[in-house]
Amino acid sequence: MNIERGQGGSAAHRLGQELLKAIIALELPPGMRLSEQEIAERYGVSRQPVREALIALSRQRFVEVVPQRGTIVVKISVRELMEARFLREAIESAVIRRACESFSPTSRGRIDDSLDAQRRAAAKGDHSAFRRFDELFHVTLAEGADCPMAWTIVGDLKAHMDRACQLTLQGPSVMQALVAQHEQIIAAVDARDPEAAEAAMRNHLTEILRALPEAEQRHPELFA
Amino acid sequence: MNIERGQGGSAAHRLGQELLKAIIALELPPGMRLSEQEIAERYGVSRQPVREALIALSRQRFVEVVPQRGTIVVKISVRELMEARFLREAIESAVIRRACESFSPTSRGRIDDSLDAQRRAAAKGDHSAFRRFDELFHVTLAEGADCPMAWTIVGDLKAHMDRACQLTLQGPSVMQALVAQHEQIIAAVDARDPEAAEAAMRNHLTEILRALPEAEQRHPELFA
DNA sequence: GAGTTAATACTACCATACAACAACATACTA
DNA sequence: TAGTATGTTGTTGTATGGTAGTATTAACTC
Repeated sequence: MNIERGQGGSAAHRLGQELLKAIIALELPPGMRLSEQEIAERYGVSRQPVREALIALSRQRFVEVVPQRGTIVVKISVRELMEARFLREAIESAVIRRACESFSPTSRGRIDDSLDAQRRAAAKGDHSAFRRFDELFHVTLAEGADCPMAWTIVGDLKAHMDRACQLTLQGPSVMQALVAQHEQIIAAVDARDPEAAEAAMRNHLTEILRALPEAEQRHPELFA
Repeated sequence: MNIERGQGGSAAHRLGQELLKAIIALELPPGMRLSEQEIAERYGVSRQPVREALIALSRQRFVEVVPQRGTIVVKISVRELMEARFLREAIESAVIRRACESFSPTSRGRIDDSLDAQRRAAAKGDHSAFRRFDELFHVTLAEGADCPMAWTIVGDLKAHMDRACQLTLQGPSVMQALVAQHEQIIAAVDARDPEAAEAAMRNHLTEILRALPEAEQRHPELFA
């Protein structure tokens, strides 16, 4: 399976995206041992771009490189996920308050687009698409609040949370509930009500990991 | 100037630390054009570890690597620094509130140690040492509040702010003022007063960049 | 002389080869 | 048999050569 050449940046970058997607989708399960050589052959490139992609992933704490030993996909840690939620709450609640003060009109339009797309994905039960438009919602919030850098941080935290959420097999009903929470958040922004907006955001982020302890009991081998 | 071999991890990692230090100290000024080849010769290693170090630095947005063109030290952006301050405020104010609920006793001891060291560095006017112990103060706060991940984020943001602060030539009096702010923060934590602690933290972070506009006027070529 | 084109020099990027090191299996010894 | 020494294998880390692409510069045309 050769990776496409001549599009979307360097091979190392594309490979990093591919691996990240696979890790979040749990196709590369937590604890799995990776080998630069093996990945290189699998994707039809040399070891060097693989190595660079793994370095980037290790900075995001999705893999751990042990010198002269090997590279493994990091296991899911409830402890770290709770901390990630805490930090997301701190950042995104601040961002949403800022959004209540001023929000870019063009971003506001994109929010509606993403909500529509979320509803369609939820109805179809398409997890991959839902995740994509969920991400679009949060990144657009950050941009509209004139805080694009927030997404560079929240994106990483969200990716870890999304990976864990893959274990909870969320059906359409759960996804529709998430969309409703998104609607609640943006409604509070429209009403310029920072208290309500922050409360809605904190509630949203709290709900997401609610099913995590159950998932840990079902798949203990994937947790640290 | 060969880089030391056989200590502190891989050559790429050590080189990354060296380059980061040089960038923050403005020895590699914003806008400077870097070359893998040149750095490799300068530090007596091959181009590969240099490349890997630059990739890590580009993820921290300290350098920007333009494909097939070159690599440059990113210029200072007031816009981004203000955003970094906003995000640090969001994170560290949440952390300090958490610290008021529970704080590790052993971390509390290390806080005092770092404060002592800060006072000594401030008295001597040693910027490099002060920065090191200032960093120790904030990382210990995060650890003590059971939020070590917060530092992995705040550390990056702080590094950017520290680079800009190199332009403001802070004398001993400024450093002593910063120490006083630190003391105020930890005093509020000791008193278990989250409101006061958050207020002290926000004040601290606001003060840091106060002299930035003046610095921009003095060194416009270093800014984006 | 202004604009255009070709040659040149530089860059990051990728592939390959080699070195350093750790873990494991195996043979050997007391 | 228990313990030790040693060779083998597999891993990441480093060095080097070659490629594709871009900017610059020089030569050339009008």
